[in-house]
Amino acid sequence: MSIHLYNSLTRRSEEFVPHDPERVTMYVCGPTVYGYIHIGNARPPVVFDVLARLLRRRYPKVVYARNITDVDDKINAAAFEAGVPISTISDRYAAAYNDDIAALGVAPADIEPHATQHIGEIIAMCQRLIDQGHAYAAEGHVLFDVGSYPDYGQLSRRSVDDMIAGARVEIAPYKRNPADFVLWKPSGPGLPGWESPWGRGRPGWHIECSAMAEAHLGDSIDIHGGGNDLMFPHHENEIAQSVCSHGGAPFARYWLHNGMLTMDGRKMSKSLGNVVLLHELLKLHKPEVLRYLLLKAHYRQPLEWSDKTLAQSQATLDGWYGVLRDLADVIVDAVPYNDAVDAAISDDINTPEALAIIAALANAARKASSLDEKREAKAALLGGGAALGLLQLDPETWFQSTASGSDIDTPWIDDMIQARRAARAAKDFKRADEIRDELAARGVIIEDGAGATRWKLSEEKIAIDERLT
RNA sequence: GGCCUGGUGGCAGAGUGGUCAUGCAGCGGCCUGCAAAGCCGCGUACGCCGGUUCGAUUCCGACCCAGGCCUCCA
Repeated sequence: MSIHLYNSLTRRSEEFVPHDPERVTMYVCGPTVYGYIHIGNARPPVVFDVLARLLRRRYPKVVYARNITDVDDKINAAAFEAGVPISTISDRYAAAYNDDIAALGVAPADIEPHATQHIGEIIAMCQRLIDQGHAYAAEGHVLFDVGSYPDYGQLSRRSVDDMIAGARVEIAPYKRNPADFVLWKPSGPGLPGWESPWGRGRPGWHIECSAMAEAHLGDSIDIHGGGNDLMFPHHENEIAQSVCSHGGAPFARYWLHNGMLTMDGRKMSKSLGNVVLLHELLKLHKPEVLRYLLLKAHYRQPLEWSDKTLAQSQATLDGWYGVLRDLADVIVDAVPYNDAVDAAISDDINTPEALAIIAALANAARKASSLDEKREAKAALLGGGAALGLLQLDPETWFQSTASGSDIDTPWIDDMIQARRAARAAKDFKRADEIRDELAARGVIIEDGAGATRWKLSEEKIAIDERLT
């Protein structure tokens, strides 16, 4: 089954054919670590995690790099404000980033390069660009000469003239062309810096990714992913730097860009201030709900965030885990990947289609009657879920744990259920209902099944428990 | 202003030239001591105007609207 991906470079869907099937390479732009990420920032790692899982199933070796930008003016500002070295800030938030996305079920990338660990490669790339006439040093800066690269603007489909007409490019006296962008900039005494042929300084943002991709993946890579807000200038500049420093070799063969998470139709972003921190959400909601939500829409489309979409995601997963709970006694040995789900993901990561298939599998599993049917249906459901990184929890854990994983007084709940059963047996329904109300007041919801009585935690309970800790 | 996406039922969100997305919510029924869960049934949505076509939500054109990028941004 072939994989098709929409390539932003050509603006069309293309069959994915790796340059070297023995070593598939993928690079995704990671965060600049100066604070906690918001839920929108989590979309690319989750989406490209689904792609990485697919690639690993299809190819013997996949090298997936997701970088950490740990030197940047925002980090400098945060460090200055706190009176600490930048590494204090960047280490803290890089760790927080990894914790946050790991909670969402994102597998670690093969390589998670940090910019500050590649200063040598960055300087070397700058020097190579200068030597080859694609960059120039001026007043402690090194600037890329966009005039030296006729294809500049190819990805974002804009011309250098357009950019200048936009008039928002930074005009600086040391620039030959207003559209030239900085590869290296000088650092004053109070700023982090590294010695270079152009004096003490620090790298520009764009060159970091080019240098790290080169260092770990080679001159040409198969897939480059990132948010569509990075298409220009970041990715455009990466292409210019990499192509020009590699003698014209193509940089990324497939460019994938995810759409933005929106609130009230507008992009969630720090500058607009409409952000919801993932770190905070994880205290109140099960991480899988957030992962499901991020996969609900096709990755290239905008995706609306709201309390309502969050509740809808929770409700859907409750339904699916409910099926699995009913099938808890059905033993499944091997969980094969589901072909239909795989096909959907292979079709430009069509996760909404994949989720629709899983919904159908869940319905089928609920209706299965014979043991063989149940076994098969459960395996299919688990297999389909695995491809998306969903439905892998024990169903009882799903229903009976809080967001924080704090302890629940299970013996007390069991006693109450026993007492209620006795009351019902004695037809003392008033007492039975009192017990149910008491449980409900503690956030425990009762379900009388055919055989036994089950319980689950209310949404309030899942979140409130954390607030009390 | 330039470049680029997109407008689908209450909400979220796929897809397709001619029976169905899907999920959530809602309504009716079954079941239940009552609930909850589950089951059965129920909605004739594709921005607007033209065009192509036997037939368009799907293709083409115009228009309106929204959003993204052009500055840090996933």
